[in-house]
Amino acid sequence: MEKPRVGLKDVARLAGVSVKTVSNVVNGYVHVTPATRSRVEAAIKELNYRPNLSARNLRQGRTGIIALAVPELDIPYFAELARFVVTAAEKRGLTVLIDQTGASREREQLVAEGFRAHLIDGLIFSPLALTPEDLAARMDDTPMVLLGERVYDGPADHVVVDNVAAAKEATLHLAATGRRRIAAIGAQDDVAAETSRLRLAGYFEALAEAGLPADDRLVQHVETYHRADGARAMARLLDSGQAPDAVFCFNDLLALGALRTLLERGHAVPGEVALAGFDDIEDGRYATPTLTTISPDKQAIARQAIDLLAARMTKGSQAEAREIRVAYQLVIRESTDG
Amino acid sequence: MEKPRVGLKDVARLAGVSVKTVSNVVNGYVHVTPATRSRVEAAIKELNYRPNLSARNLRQGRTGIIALAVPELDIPYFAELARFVVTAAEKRGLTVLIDQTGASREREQLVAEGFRAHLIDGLIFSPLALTPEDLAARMDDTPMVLLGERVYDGPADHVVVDNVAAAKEATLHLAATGRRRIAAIGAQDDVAAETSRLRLAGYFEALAEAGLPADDRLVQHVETYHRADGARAMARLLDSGQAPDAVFCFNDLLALGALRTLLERGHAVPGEVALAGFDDIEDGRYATPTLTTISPDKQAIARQAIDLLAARMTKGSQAEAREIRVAYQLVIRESTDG
DNA sequence: ATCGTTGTATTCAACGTTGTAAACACAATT
DNA sequence: AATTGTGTTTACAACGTTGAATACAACGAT
Repeated sequence: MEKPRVGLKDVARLAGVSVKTVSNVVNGYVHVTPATRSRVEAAIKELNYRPNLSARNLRQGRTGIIALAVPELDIPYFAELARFVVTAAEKRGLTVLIDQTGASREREQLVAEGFRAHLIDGLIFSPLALTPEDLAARMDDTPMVLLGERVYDGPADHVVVDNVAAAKEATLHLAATGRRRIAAIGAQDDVAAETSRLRLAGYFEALAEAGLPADDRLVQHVETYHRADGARAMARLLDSGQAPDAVFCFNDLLALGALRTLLERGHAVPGEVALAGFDDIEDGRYATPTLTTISPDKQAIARQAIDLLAARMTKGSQAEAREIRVAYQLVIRESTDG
Repeated sequence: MEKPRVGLKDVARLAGVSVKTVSNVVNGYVHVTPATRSRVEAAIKELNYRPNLSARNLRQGRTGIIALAVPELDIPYFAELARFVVTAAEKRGLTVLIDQTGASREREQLVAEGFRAHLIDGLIFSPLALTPEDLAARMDDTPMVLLGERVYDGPADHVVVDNVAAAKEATLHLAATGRRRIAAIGAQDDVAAETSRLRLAGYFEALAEAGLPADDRLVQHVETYHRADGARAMARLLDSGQAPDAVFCFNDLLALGALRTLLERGHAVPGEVALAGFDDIEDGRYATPTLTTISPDKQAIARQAIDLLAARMTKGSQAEAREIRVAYQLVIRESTDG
């Protein structure tokens, strides 16, 4: 069984017409006699012909594929987002190729640099470790939309949520429930960690506004944003002798990790310690207690990203870079309101 | 800013050599003078040349892209699996394009049918709703590897875990902790639901072996395998007046949903009801109580799938269809062993 | 009868790449 | 000096597709 590759040529021969006519039928060109059309269609069916996308793409200079570059697929937030992006892209006839950067700066540079150039028509990129300089150094001119943080003055379109305001709102909510020693889990040392920086800023703003003292010992740094990091950070807080009565975690995974540690050690949540997260992943809605969190409108993020990208793919790159702010919502659940 | 597409031609002109020589340099052909090589490399750099993959693919008849078709990306099991597949593929220089079928038979037929033909060199497919007949009717000859269940006598390679044995082991474990009324959540009516069928069979085998009566009222059917389905099914069990003292859920999401319902209603886990799942997703390791589960070796699944696929891509499709059985492990955690 | 006009089908070239085969330069051998 | 060999480079064709230009009918209007 070799590969008897079927091409327009073969269909044409069988149907007794020219290659171009077959091409016309395939592409739904109007001026084709019903008779010819059905003859061609029969031949297509008989040979089980499929257009060769590589050839078509080569000819047209477009592939119909866009890439979605995210840190990790098994971080639920990105998985959920990916789902929305794929769905939104589909509606525009675009196929999504997913790239995992593993949050490594190297891989992210590679992506920005356009190592998939010519394979993709556009890029939706959710960078974690990339610096504004990296981004500015970008040579490739594939249309790109950035998700997540606002990278200072970038030349690219952005879809963002107001991280500072959202983090502030979450922290203020904790304060409003009467908590006085509100910890934060999720600070990062890396200068490129915009997410962390912005949410930390919101946290401090909220403390100030609530008239609570900022205590550095209550701010826990983490390597990554996984459950394990949250669990360890919570353990450190409890062991420090400065146990907080509330914790704002910079994402839901950290919060779920922290929750595990708290329950494991017999601390009541929210009785003893209240807990808030960020992202509103499904896990948090089924944890016990259910998790109070900031819920960014993921579907809107995906749709806006695709819209921006589509616009840039057609209109070209001359247009001014746009920044679209997407709504979020504080969702109060049992972990702060038991 | 138009698109001054740079091709081998342009590089060649700048470097003062032929197109083929540039091609040779790009492809690391050995017989190129250091002098020529560096001249070409300089030109490549200056023009920021990137090979056009469409053209290369057209020429070579391969794209280097494989598709991974899964029901939903935001089901953690598939997200985790996808991650392993992407990683394994990368090691072979393959790019993974992820297709979401949404578990709809239509979409799955489309995938099997090869609607991405010519765009992908191979397909790793985790079907949920597809019937063996659908599969047998497949015309497309793109190499394919099936994940998950064993579809009877399929002509394609399979990577499977022994669902019956695993389900049996999990249920037996529940029985071994002294439980007498062991429920099952995850049965499905759909004939195409192989997973459900096999795990249910294992469940019944275990009951028989443990000398426990099979009680149909303890078997809960679900539409899908999400947390919400598990939560609802558990509620039905509790409301039935036939409350079980243990539940084997056909995946971890169902178990987490069930867990939520149990805790919400004040039932102790595992004190009052023990709980076991299937898949070993990360959520289960951080739930409280942590979740006893069947842990299939996902990394092995991914690696084997890629290996099988790669073999079929090179050796052609004449080879006999192979079925590879991957190891699993019963991981006992707090939800059955508090 | 001739001239557009309109609809249908064809020919040709090109997209950017690489395999094949052949050409070329130069050294070692006869 | 002619021959063989070895390494380096090139010309050409082809992969399958489609846009542009063109040919060919058939038709109604002059």
